[in-house]
Amino acid sequence: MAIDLDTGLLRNFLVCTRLGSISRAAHALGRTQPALSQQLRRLEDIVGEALLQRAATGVSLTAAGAALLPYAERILALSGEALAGVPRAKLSGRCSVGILEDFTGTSLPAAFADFGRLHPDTTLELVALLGSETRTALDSGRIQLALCDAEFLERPPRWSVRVPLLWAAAENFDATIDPLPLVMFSEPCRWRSLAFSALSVAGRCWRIAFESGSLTAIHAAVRAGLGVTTLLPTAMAQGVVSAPVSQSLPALTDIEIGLARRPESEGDVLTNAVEGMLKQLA
Amino acid sequence: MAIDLDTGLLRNFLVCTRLGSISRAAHALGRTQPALSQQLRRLEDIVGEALLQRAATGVSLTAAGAALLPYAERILALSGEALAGVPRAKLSGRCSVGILEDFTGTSLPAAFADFGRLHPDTTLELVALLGSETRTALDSGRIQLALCDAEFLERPPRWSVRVPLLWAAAENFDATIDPLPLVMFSEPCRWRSLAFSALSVAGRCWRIAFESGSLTAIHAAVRAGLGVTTLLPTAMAQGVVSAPVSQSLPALTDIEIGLARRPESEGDVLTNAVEGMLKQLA
DNA sequence: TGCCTCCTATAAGTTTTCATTATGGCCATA
DNA sequence: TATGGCCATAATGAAAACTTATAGGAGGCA
Repeated sequence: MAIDLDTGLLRNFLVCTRLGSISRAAHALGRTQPALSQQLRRLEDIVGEALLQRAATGVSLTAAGAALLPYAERILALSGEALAGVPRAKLSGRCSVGILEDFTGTSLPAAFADFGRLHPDTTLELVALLGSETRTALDSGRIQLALCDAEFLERPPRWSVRVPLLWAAAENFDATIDPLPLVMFSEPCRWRSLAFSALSVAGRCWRIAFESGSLTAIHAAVRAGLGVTTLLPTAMAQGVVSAPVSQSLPALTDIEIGLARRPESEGDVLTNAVEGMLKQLA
Repeated sequence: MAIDLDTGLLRNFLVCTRLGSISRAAHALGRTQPALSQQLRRLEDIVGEALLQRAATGVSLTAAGAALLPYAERILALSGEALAGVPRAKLSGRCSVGILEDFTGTSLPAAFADFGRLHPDTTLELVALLGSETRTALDSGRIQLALCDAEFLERPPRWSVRVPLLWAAAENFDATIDPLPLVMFSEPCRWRSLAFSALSVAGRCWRIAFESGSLTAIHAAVRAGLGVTTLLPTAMAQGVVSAPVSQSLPALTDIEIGLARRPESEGDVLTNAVEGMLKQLA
């Protein structure tokens, strides 16, 4: 028998009671409804009592659930306090990280700012690079860490995440136009060829409608309806939305985003901390 | 980033500090040392600080670890309180469970007694049965639940656990004797044939040295050195120990222990609760 | 110094767990 | 009755966690 109540399960339970519905809670937690339904049942199995009364209109607390709720809140609060209460080592020094422009629109810059506020003696630098520039920047010591397409790295990455490459277009863009107008990064861009070959395999014609080396320009061109492009999910923007795979837009392969580290920085405490932060964000 | 500290990880951390060694803690928790080593690192990744100072003599707390420790204790204590504090539904009625004699030596009878103490209005009955008797007992309503070899059940079990079938012998018993003397349950016992065929495949000769329908008698015969037998891990006893697989004792197949439930008891609250208890014990 | 033992970390492979898609049932509202 | 929202279950596939095997480092002792 499980001795301890899992905090993850308690968190789910809490959100379900707050929102009054498993479906809504699932959406809020970024899960599907069946997943949450199962987890909830797992918690009930551990406790040995039904915690939520299911109905067609949503869920409500049972007596056992009402009794558990304050414990859940207290445990989760303590967990948060614990994380905040642990003394952090004093960090100092300088660390530069190279990233793809695609990641500049994410929570990554904000996380870097938070880190800097927490450790005033450090200087963190975020450098937007092309994948092809990464190796040189690492070798020269310009950056200590790099997050980019694993294909561009010299050796296997220390760790990596798979990210889908998506078609992006303006809302209501008609992707059936033939030949398909493409908005693309200028060479060297590895993802260009991925798009081209996917289109070839699907027997689809295309033409380059616009080309630029800047993500902002790409965004603007797509937003203006000049054509479709391929982007990472993190690079979508206002007025530029992911277009579903269909007859006219073939599926694209996933991209492996890997982390590389300058060997000379091995053992550096600040670099360790920054790498840990990146891994948690990924 | 993980928002919550997992109670399982905190429990491991706590045990490591108490015992001063990852290896000892792993043994105490019924895990292997690498598993615990990894979990500990996972916790440190979440917290973002080293919690334990590793040394050749064991582990000791770092400053961050010392800060986290009281939180860990408090969270785990709250978790226990929560489980104890949830009001239990008043249960009443009668429930009989059929089990193999092999399980009478486990914590199962004690758990049944605890359950009865917690729910004074209930009558629980534990019936030791042969696998072959299970179906009749269920059909007649003699029992509502049964835990036995899945092969004996009419339909697929509601759930099951795989358990290894082991060779059992007296300590220092010489298993190289030829032909191998066997102590066996009388027919009908499905495991007899499993043992026989395993020996045949290994080209090993055997003879039946003792035969009985009672587990106690089997234990006594094995303890006296009359021969070896096959038992579930839960059926080992004083003076009867598991004999490792070797040249003279071939590997045996696993047994699938399944739970069957009388269809008429579907929806019965007490039977639900007892089934839940059995599942947690399994 | 050399050997032995006890400890921890890492790697590779396998099993288990978890989440997703797909589907069906139930209740309320129109 | 039809329709939409909500929950449960089943089956598949991906991810996580555990296990075995192995390597490396520090202390105890001849």
